[in-house]
Amino acid sequence: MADDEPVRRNVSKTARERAREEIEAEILRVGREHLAEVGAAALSLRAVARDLGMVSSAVYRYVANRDDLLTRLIDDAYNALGAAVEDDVASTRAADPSDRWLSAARAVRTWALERPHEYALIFGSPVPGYAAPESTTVSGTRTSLALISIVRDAADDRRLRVRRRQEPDIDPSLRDDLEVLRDAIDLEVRDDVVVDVLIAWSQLFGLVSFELFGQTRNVVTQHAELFDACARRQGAHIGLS
Amino acid sequence: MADDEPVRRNVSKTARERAREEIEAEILRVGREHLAEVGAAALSLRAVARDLGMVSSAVYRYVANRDDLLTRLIDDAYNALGAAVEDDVASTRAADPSDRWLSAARAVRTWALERPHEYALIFGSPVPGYAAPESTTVSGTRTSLALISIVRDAADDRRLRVRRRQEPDIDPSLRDDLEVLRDAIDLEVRDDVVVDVLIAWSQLFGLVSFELFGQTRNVVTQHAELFDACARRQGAHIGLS
DNA sequence: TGTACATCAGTGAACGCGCGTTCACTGATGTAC
DNA sequence: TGTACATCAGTGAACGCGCGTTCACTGATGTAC
Repeated sequence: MADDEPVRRNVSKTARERAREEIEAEILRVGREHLAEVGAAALSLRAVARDLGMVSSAVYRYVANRDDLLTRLIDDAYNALGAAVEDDVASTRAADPSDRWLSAARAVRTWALERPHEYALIFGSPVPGYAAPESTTVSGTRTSLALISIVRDAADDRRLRVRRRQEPDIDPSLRDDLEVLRDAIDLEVRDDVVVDVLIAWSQLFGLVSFELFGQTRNVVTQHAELFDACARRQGAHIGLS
Repeated sequence: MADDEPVRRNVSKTARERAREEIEAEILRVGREHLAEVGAAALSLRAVARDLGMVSSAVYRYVANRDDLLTRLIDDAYNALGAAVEDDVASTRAADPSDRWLSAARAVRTWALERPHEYALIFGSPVPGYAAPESTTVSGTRTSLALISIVRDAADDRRLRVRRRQEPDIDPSLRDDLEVLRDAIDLEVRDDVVVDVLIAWSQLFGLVSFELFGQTRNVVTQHAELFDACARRQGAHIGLS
């Protein structure tokens, strides 16, 4: 097959290819905008086309169908959040583990506050009638892996405090899950530390979701400060020093 | 006005009134079913009417409009979850505080697993174009108050362990929030305990949301066991013994 | 108990709307000789 | 460099669909005398 063509074309793209890439990006951009205004369930190809000054059928040259557009937006959102957290984690390599965790947690929250509908798209209730394809699983794990790398770095640097005694409340049937998880994330620590990381992870996103979805409305006004306090405790519970 | 009439009618209702109540309940029941199938955004009055064998305009005798139906379903969901947790909390009055917390947490999870779409309706991403009216705030707090009552009971029974030293990481600007919160829930404990309760609360729902919305897919298989382990730690972190 | 009027549940047609998707087409861009 | 053909972006009309909501109506139920 003509497998060598793309290589040449990356160097000197034709006008058509350039136009295509630009319009594809435009479609995603407007898709994101609409997402922010009407939500995922009401996202409409026709409306996106209208905003771009195209006729509705024209977007089908770029996007297979509505679900395809949703999938790309989801993938984009996962990647954007993942990149933001990865950047933050990389930028704090020299800092104390507990400060790194706080900083990364803040990066998650900041990103979510800036792009609430994209956050809702990936962490909110599933879009009815839409099944996320497998393709999103890779981009979906970037954020988690970045957070975990803080713990791994801390362990490597011997800055991970471990409680004296193994706590007895971990169900034996969980050990398999934890084993798989430990392998997947390449984190050689005791079971209860893995549980603590899982706890911190779910609490981090639980808190962001509460704030974003209005569950703490009428309860909390200083969200940033509460978030920081919680994030610090998460780090402490994991054992980061 | 004829303000005394309802009293008499509660004793002997007319056939019309009975029919009205039944059909109103039917509409809510079918509304819940549809919610479970298509989600809140796609909930349709016409579809509900169809399922009931009514003509679409007839449901307007019972429901002002689509948003009104959504509001009632939301209120129902909050109340159902609140009642489930209240019942659980009442039934464990004699048990150890830490066991009570675990039991109540399980009640939340069980309810959510049984009625995932109702859970999504109240704890998922907001329904686009729908603004929850103030009326739902009362029903929305029942669950939280029930959980908090466990902590209050523990405090009353002197079974709330308090860490020796006040942790220094609570931002002063948070104290106002915590003060208001403490008054609202009538829980006389130190600031850091209130923060711990907030943490446990958000983590509890964060974990349930993760499980329900598929965030832990491919990561966790033994959800019940992980949940229990997390809930136990929540109780421990609050200081319940 | 019987009649006259008022209330109200349910009907069916209609309004205007926006949606996803298909299809035959025109005209511009790219490629091979 | 110039021409002939192939590719592909965008057009515009059309399909069938379901939605929320209104409205004038019929007929059953309830109420006052």
